[in-house]
Amino acid sequence: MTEELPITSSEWEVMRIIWTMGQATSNEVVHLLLNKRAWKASTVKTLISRLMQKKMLTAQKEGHTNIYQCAIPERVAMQREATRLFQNMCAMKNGEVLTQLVKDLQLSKTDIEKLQSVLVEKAKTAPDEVACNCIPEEETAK
Amino acid sequence: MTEELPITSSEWEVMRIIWTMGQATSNEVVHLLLNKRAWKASTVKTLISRLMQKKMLTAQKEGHTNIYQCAIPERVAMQREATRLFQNMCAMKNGEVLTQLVKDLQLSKTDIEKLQSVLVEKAKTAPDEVACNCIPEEETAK
DNA sequence: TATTATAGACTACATTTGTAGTCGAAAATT
DNA sequence: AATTTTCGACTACAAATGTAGTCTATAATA
Repeated sequence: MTEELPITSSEWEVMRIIWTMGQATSNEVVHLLLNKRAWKASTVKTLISRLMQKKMLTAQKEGHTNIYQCAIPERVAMQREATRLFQNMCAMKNGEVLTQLVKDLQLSKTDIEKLQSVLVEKAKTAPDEVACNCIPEEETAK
Repeated sequence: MTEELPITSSEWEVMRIIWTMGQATSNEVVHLLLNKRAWKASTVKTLISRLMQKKMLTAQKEGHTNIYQCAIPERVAMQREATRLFQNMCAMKNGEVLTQLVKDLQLSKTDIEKLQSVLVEKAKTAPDEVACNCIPEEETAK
């Protein structure tokens, strides 16, 4: 089923550069990743091709050079992968993990305010406990 | 480099069952996943073997049947994967993603209170903005 | 214009992942 | 004890991923 593959670690590196630059040539990406990951040029080019196949990048020819652009916004991709991960995990424990992330990650004052206001809203209807959803229901018992 | 492989989607399914049950036989896991994912018995067995190789599961023989147990706590694994994901992504935007997750995921009253108290602490030293870390430094300019 | 440097396309190959079949030994049944 | 069931181990195989080499047609330069 080739439908909505996750973004891999290596691919994030490439995407992040192009998201930040708005657009970039393979050469620019290659050079920027030289230091950080010591990848050979061909490695980066392969990653770019695969991202094209995955429809994460689009290209427009400028002479004989491609100018690459991201096909979806960074925030959307990030949200998609984060949601995917949390869906893999226990609903009951997600809150604790989230809390630890909030503790560990760098957050700006604005981020914190946003979080606080979301939490105030959320508190109004929050349940006492979130059920664990790790054991699938045995429907049609025997 | 066989060192700290991520847990895959399919593997989460197996692990979650065993974490929740404390221990389980392959047969139990097989049956529980029959409904949820319609996997063949051999598929589940393969997943279990791979998790053994990855040192995520340990087994003790009970007669000729294995009793599997998780080698690391669920919370640790969850935290590890969540941290891994956020490290792949833009530090500047992580806060927004986290905020959206807090909005979307089910959270208990306790989770929310914990989050709130973490945020109060965090607010004391929060920066106005978190720098984007997507473009690697070009050290040794030219 | 001849020469060289490039960029993109294509090929390569080991490992991981998704998904599953087979087989031999031990266990449960008859 | 003979037969059947059940496990775990091993094999299978396509797709995805990490990492990189080669070839060819332009583009830049001498």
